[in-house]
Amino acid sequence: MVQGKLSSDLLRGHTDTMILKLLLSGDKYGYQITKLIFANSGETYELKEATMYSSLKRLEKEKKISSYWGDANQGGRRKYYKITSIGEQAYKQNKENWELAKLILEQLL
Amino acid sequence: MVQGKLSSDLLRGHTDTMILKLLLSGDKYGYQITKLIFANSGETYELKEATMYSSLKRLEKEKKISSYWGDANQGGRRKYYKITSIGEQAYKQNKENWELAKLILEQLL
DNA sequence: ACACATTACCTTGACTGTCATAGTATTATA
DNA sequence: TATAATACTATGACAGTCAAGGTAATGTGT
Repeated sequence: MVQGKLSSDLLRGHTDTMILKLLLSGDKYGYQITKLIFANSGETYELKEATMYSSLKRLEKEKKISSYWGDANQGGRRKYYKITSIGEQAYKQNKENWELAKLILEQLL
Repeated sequence: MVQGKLSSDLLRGHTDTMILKLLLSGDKYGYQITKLIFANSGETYELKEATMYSSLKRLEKEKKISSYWGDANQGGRRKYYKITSIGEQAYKQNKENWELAKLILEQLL
């Protein structure tokens, strides 16, 4: 587990991109996203719930994702998120930006 | 030139490490640091003055660097910064953290 | 001589992403 | 039957970044 000062600032700004990436492979609900990110990082990185929900809010406001409630027979409590075409574009752009940031950091650190 | 949303959040948290790295190869003054970072990044990244000075303040408070004024015959206006042994340790640790963060991001983006 | 750019330092206040904390409600487990 | 896990949400504090503003000396062009 990484967490702390360490990741919070070093991974900052990548939350939106992580979520968009996950949604590229199909709609997901919030809680599921945190679990997937934990699993996909080899159990090294835990995306905090509060951070995720604020990211989801932001993404929805920017029309990069849309949301709908799952059917009620499962308790009706799951809110699913779907990536939009704007979101797909944003993902590509963010990924490129990350590659660029990585190059810069490799020169400067 | 990268700048903007792009770098501000993606490079966030690396400023201290960039500066420590520079000071490993000898004492430098503030203005010089911004110029070196611009040059060393292949003119792609410009560390803002305000950001740098707040980083220098922070680093000095944490005893990772110390400072002294250059001699007055050059105008006496240059304030030089020197890395301490605490700072050298911090640099190593930060570099490791970056390598870790990079691995995590490569899994999640 | 005069204006302007550059060097060199510094402060303040706004903005934004992160997260601890707190709360609600349902379902599964011991 | 209590406890943990699932699942969502809101609030307020914190910290790093940076635009904007300021001061003062030196260098450059006309």
